[in-house]
Amino acid sequence: MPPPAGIPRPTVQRLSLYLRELESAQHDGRHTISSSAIARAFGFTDAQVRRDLGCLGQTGRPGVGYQTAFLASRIRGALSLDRTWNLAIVGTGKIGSALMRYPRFAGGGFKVVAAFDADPALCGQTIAGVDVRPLSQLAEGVAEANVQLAVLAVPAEFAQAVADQLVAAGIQGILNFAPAALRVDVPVEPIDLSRALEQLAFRVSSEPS
Amino acid sequence: MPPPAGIPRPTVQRLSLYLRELESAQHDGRHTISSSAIARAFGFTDAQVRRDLGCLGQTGRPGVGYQTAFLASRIRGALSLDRTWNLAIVGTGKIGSALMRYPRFAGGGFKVVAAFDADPALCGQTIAGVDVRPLSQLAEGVAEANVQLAVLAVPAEFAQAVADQLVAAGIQGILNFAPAALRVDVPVEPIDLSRALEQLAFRVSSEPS
DNA sequence: CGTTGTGAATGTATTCACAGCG
DNA sequence: CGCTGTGAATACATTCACAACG
Repeated sequence: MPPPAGIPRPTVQRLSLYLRELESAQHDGRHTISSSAIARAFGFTDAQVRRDLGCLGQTGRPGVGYQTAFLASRIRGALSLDRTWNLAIVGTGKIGSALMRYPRFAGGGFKVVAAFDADPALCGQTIAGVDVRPLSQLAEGVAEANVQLAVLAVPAEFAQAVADQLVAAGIQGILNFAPAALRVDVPVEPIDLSRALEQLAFRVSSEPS
Repeated sequence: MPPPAGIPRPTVQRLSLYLRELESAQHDGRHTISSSAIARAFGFTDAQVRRDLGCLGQTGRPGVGYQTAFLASRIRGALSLDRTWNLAIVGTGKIGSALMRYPRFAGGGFKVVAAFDADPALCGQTIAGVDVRPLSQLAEGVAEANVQLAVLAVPAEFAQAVADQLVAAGIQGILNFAPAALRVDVPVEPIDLSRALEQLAFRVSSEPS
């Protein structure tokens, strides 16, 4: 079931957060939650939360709130998290290998099933139960393990070339840790540490406090 | 000189990117660059770039473009990157220690000057030339090393408590790797891997291709 | 009551389109 | 000419405010 594509970007980002809060609420045994309770957890307004949840269709009950379990599964459906996504880590240097051990990847519907590196010295080892293979075996490895998403953690100067190989190998989306803009025709989600630090520096300098 | 606070958020984010492109252009010996050249590098429109740069005041010359060196220094000024920011890494597990070795932090105006961890087993070691100290010494360490920004890389359940300690110790901003919403009264910039992956999954499932 | 869902109003960001400059 | 800077137009996102509902 393809999710309704009409959900605006900012809303999708917040739905991720709501889902986390819902799982926490569910874990605490709360069977129901109101838009204002969700909003309070993140500093949003209740109207914002309701507008966002409105994208999923009728899900709440006036006077009561939202069923935590039902709403969570509704969000998972909309975000396509009601399935397993196979990941490949490409570049197993400091950041790549740290990510392979990141528990949250194992926990949810995201599973690291393959890893590659161009450096022969790093290949052959096993990190978190996954063998690191040479980059030259990318295409076969991706096909064998049925990889859908790649986490790209290589130096910026190689990022575009490796990204091209990934797309050629049939990867459907890239989580890009390299500080470089990729030109490919699959979705790319950047994680840009320098940019985040710079944004922080700006806000610290300009915000009143 | 406090930077003009009237710059919209999305623009600040893009200014970081433009700066990177300008440095690359400067490195290639290009003394001048046009809005459309910058735009092309990231898939933006030229009008967008000009509008963004307009926030910095008159900086370009019609018929010619922008002086790379001058514009770069103008952006650095606006983003408060024309100074050094001292960082503390808090939580030196897999991600924290990988960040300490991340070259880009050393390169620019961001300098890791202190590191802390709650786990005694991790304390005492030296990573990338910085001693890891126990969390109990946070306040002294922050004061001694004149730390302004903290990189928070501790498990989600401890994030809020440690963030409170950081603010009490005089930290001015937090780069938060923990998947938790912090309630503090300094700027917080989140880096949320799960959220980015979820966003990617959504886009892969919903975007036409 | 308390809480949802949503039109209408407001606010913010992007794009268009072009006058004006080198 | 090519390119900037910017008002005007458009698109998008958030907030307001309230009728409808259990």
